[in-house]
Amino acid sequence: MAVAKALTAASNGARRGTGVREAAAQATRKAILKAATKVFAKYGYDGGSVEKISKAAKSYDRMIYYYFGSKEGLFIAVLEGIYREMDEAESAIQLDAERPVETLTAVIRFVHGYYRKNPEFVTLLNTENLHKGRHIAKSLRAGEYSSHAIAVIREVLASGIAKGIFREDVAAREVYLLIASTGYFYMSNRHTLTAFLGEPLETAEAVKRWEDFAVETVLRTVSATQATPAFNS
Amino acid sequence: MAVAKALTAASNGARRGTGVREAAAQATRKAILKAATKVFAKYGYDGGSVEKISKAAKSYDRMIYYYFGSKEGLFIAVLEGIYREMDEAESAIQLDAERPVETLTAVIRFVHGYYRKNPEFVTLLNTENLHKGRHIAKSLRAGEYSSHAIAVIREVLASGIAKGIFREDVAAREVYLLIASTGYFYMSNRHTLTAFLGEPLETAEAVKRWEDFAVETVLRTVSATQATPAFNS
Amino acid sequence: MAVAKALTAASNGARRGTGVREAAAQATRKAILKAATKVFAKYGYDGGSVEKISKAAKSYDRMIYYYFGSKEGLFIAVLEGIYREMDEAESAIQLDAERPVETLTAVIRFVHGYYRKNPEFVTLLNTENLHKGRHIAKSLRAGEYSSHAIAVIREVLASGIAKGIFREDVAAREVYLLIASTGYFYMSNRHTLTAFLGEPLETAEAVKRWEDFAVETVLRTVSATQATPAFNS
Amino acid sequence: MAVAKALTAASNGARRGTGVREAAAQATRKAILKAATKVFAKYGYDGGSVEKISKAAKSYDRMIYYYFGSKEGLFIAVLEGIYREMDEAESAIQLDAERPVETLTAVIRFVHGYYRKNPEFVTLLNTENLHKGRHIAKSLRAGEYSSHAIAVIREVLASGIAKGIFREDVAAREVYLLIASTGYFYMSNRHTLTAFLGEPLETAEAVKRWEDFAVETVLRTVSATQATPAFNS
DNA sequence: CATGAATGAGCTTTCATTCAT
DNA sequence: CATGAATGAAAGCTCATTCAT
Repeated sequence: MAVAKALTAASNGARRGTGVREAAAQATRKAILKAATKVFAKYGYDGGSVEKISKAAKSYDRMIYYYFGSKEGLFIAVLEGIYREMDEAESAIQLDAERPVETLTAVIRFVHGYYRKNPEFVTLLNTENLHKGRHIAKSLRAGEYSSHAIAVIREVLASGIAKGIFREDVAAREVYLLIASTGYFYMSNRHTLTAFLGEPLETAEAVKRWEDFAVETVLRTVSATQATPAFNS
Repeated sequence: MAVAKALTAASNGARRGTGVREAAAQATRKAILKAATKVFAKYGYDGGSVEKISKAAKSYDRMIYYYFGSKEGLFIAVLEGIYREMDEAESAIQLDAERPVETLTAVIRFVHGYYRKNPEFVTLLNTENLHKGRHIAKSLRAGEYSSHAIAVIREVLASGIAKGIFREDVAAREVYLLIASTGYFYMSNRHTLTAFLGEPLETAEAVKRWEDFAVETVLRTVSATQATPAFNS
Repeated sequence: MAVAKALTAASNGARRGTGVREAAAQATRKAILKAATKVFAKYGYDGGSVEKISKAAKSYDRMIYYYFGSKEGLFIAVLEGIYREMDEAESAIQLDAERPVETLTAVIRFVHGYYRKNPEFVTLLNTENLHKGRHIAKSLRAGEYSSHAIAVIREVLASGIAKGIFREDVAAREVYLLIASTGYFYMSNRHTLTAFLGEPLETAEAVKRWEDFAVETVLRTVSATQATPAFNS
Repeated sequence: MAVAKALTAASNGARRGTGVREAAAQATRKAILKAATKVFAKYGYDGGSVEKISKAAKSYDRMIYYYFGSKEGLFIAVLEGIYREMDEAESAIQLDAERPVETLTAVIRFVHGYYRKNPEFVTLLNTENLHKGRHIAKSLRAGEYSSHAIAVIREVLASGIAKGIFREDVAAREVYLLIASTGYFYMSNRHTLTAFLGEPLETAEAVKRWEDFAVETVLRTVSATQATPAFNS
């Protein structure tokens, strides 16, 4: 209930928006959203208190309820925000069907780079998964996002198959998940991995080595020029 | 309840008096640790309240401080526990140097299976990473764990190279990370992925497809019989 | 700022709401401060619980943190309050340089009377000394208080010396400490002294006897007409 | 009830006392009493927790209840202990009736010195006065202590009067209180006084100046060779 | 629209004390 | 006698949320 109201209020605000007062109001809303993104990313949902957020936004607790209805509503708005931003960023990926290997490589590097440059995205998704995705399920906009990256992969695979350099029996979904896995896990788990492996993962060198390895892995997997060694299931 | 059970067990085995009390005490400690593992996995560190834990353990808040000093101390003990369990589980992996492909496949299936059967492990590591690994850094036992899996991979790679079926230029570390990435990410992010992809990931079929894909990917990556397609960095 | 707002509201005829709310807020703050003074004086710092205070103030625990940040902050505010009150009370002491004996006597009777009428002052200072003065050290206002009493003593001594009735070699600081000692100790330790001496100290007669003795002692000490008996150090 | 039991247990322990086990038990009791004296002096009654004491005594909470019945019983034992120690120390004061000035001076220096060397005594009495002397009132031994100092003062005054050097109209009780006031207050309130006066009280020089001033003051007050200046009550 | 006071439940932690061997 | 596990109340403090202008 509170969530629905908040969403309505938010979209109303976004639609009207011309007056000076309106602009100030939108600035407040944005400041809260930005602060909330940071705070939730740093402390998680439970650890990120309403007070921390309102203070970081240089606003007041009350404003969070005014604009987002509840803490939950604010968190949903944050999730929507990071998904929308990723969506926008992905739409910058250029598809060159004539050069499938290069384009696929570019997709891999983009995804890895995106996670690396947006650690908040990673942390927030982890937090949302801790809560079994129940916030994003409540979002009215959740369905709006369709990964541009998967679409590009699909086309690149088709193009590569047509050229005889890619296998026919690999789904874009699997390739996307492989790319996301390698990029996401490395970022998400870097702290425990550092402790566990006993060596740093965040040096420029280590990062490059891993990204190159991921590119290699994906390309080998989609390549047509080799049969997979037999294995028993 | 737990105490009564422990008492029964103790009087059946050892007859001495001290053993009984000791056993009861250990039972309490264990019950708290077990409850904490569940609660922290379900609600995260901040969301997992001391009261929830003590109630789940059918004990008292005070006992948590008696045995673990603080909430943080308890969380550290939980992390140590899940690491130790994984360590023990991994030591069951059988190495057959004569059949590197099969052994590597077994490792992949083991790791994927472990994450699948121990979702708490995944959630707890995510929680710890949210906190930048500061709890495991405080653990005195953190250094004790050495992945049996990595050791097996290292030997398998060497054996495969000797046989001429594996590449020489792949490190065990990278292969381990690739296996862990694919297994971990799929579990960790299943809720947001389900919402995002619009299709379930937890059906037996979907799980099998992904695991097979991971096996294929790893084997292709370490295989000697194919050159990686050229790519530009 | 708050004061200015309140004044504006008042001059507008107190019809508007802000002044009322502001006043109510100040009333809450004052009620807490007053209750805290009583409770801390009665139970000490550790014994004076936040709940006791908030209940006595007919407010809520939360409000203490809202207005004073912490229990310690509240205690500091209490100390500042009692010091300020003493400061104000002392400024009522009239200096008559022409009659140094009478003025000094008045100072002594004032100080003794102040301790007697404000047992909370005594208890709170004892509590603060138990904590090695670490709260008052944190106060930003601690330096603001300058004893009017010492200033009066200083002038009275000078005047008495000029008249040839007081000694030249006695410092105002020592005289002040002597006055404070006799007044403070009698109040502060009355309970253990009663048990120890086996006779009551709080009867009007006993109080008068002690105060007269103190006056006599101080006057004899500053008097010029007698040499101190020789003593060996 | 608990208090009475504890006292009984304690005196029983003290009476029997020969066996090895007995000696060990007495050592435990003493260690607890000593630790409690320190802890209560440092943190007050409420701030001094049973756990802090048992840890400082390298014993267990349970032992405190065994030997002293309750926290209150232990505090009473502590008070009895410091009174007894003071009693013992005072009995070392030598009375020389032939030299009343010197003896009185010695008493003053002793009392001031005792407070200075036993700050715990001062703090504990303050704590007990905060509680309105209700613990010492419960003590069965409270009546046993009779100040040797007052007795000495009484005799010294008589002797001085006989010699014509001391006034006839001064009671030993008042002189004792004057001595105690000056010594006690200076120690008890040194922390707030330091903050208030803006100068240190604990340097050797400051201490000596104050003690000399106290000696002078007492001697002038008891001296026969001067009439007190007239004052109005 | 913005502001800040108010509210009561809940948090982690510590308390004095007792039970059981 | 000593040990240490158990207990429940209460401590200081923070929480998300609402009220009142």
